[in-house]
Amino acid sequence: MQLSPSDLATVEKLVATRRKVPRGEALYRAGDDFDSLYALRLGFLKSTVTSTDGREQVTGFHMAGELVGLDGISTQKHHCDAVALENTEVCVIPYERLEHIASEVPVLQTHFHKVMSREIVREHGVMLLLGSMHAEERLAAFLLNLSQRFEARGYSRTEFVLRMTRAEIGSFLGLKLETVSRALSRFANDGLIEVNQKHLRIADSDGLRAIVSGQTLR
Amino acid sequence: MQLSPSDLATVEKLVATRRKVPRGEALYRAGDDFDSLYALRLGFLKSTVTSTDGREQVTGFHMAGELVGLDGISTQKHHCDAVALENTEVCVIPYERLEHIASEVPVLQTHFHKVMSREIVREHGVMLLLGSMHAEERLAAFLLNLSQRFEARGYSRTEFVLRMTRAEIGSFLGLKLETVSRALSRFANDGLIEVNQKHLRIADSDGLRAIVSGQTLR
DNA sequence: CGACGGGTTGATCCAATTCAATAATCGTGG
DNA sequence: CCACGATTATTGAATTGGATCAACCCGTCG
Repeated sequence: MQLSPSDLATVEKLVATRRKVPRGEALYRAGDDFDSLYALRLGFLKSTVTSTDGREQVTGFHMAGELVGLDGISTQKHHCDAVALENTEVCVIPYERLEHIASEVPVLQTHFHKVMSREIVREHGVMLLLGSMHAEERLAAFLLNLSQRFEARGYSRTEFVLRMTRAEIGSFLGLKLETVSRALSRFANDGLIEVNQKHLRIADSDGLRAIVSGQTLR
Repeated sequence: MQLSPSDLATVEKLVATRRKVPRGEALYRAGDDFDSLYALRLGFLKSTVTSTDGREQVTGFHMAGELVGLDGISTQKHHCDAVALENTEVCVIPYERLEHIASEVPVLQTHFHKVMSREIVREHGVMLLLGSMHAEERLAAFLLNLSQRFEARGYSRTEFVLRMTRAEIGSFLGLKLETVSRALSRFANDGLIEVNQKHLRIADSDGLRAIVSGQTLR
C-alpha cells in the first residue's frame, strides 16, 4: 500500500500524541471507553480477553508496527486488555479523526479496511490452530509465526527473545505452561531449536514446518 | 454482524444483484478473487478455512442479516470457503461501490467499521472458547449463542433447527462429532435441552449458562 | 540472604479421541 | 411412491494426549 507524499502529510495529522506504557501496565482494559487506535512504535504487547468467570485467554501478541485497539470500534468500549510485556511506546490515533480523514483520502480508507480484514484473517488462522492442531503443532506454528514477523521487521528470523512467559504462550495456544515447556524441550532435544530461558534460536525451520503440517510420527 | 432494518434500507442502494446458492454449494472458495461482500437474505452458511495439509476448520456459521466476505478485503482474494448449509440467497455488495459510498455517507462508513470490529470481537470470543473451555462448556456456549441470534431475528430462542451436522459443530468447537453427540445426550438427560436429530429445544437456558461458566460439578 | 516468580521435569489422572458397532434419516432413481 | 445406498447420529469400550499435582532449580530483587 503506497501513500503519496501529500497523503503522508495528511496521515501525519492523525497522530495526536505518543504514549509510553511501562512493562506490566495496560494500554487499555476491557470496559474502558474507546476513542483511539494505537500504532505500536516499539515494545511488545499482549491482548487478553477474560470471561465472566475469570478465565483469561491471550488473543494475540503485538509488536512494533502493528495496530491495536480495533476491538473497541464496535461498541465504543474496549473488549479486551492490552498489556505491555516490556516497556512500550505507541502512537495515539484518535479514531474520529481517522474516520474523518479516511473518508477524504481513499487510499487511507482502503488501507485501513485491509488492516481490519487482515486481523480477521489472522484470527481465522488462530482458530484453525486452536481447533485442529496438537500441542507441538501449535507451538511450532507459533514459533514460525514469530520468526516471520521478526524477519518482516528486519530482525533475525532465527534468533530472538520471547517476551512472554510460558504461561502466556500456553494461554494463547490453549495449552498449560507445562505442556509448552515440555514441547520446547522436545524441540530442543530433536535439534529443531535451542532454548535458553527466553532466548530462542531456530535451528531447523523446515523441521518445525514439518511438525506444523503434522508430518511427525510421534 | 447485525444490520438494522433502516441500515438494510441504506444498504439496498448498494446492492447490485442477488444470488442464490443451493445447499452444499459455495458462495466463494479460498483463492477466489474478492470483489464483493454478501449480505445474507435467507438461508444458512458456514465459513471454513483449510490448512495446507488438509485440516478443515469451521470458523463461523452465518444466518440471515449477517455480512460475509470480509476476509477477502485484505488481499483481494478470499481465504476461506463460504458454503451454503441450506438453499440460501444473498445480496451482492460490490466492494468498490461500498467503499465509495461509505466515504460519502459517514454513518455508513462508521457502521461498516463497527461490523468489521464486531467480527473481530466475535472471534476473540471463539478463541476464548477454543482456548480455555471444556467440551460441554463449548457446546453450551454455542447453543446459547445460536439461541440469542435466532431471537434477535424474531425466531424462537428456545426452539430451532440446527442446520449443520454434528461434525460441523465439532469442527467449529474444536471437538470430534462423537463428543458433540455425547454432550448433547448428556444435556438432554439432565433436562437442559430436548434434541431430536436437528431439531432442538432449550428447556433450561440458565442451566446451560451455568455450564458455560464452569459451575458444574461433574 | 531469603523469598518469589518463572521454568523444567516426573508421575499420575482424566477428558476427549479413536475405534467400532448399530440405528435412524435422507435423497435419489427405478 | 418406495427401496436402497449413503449420510448422519448415537452409544460403548479402549486408548491417549495433555492436564494436574508435585518436586525442584535458577535468577533476581528487596
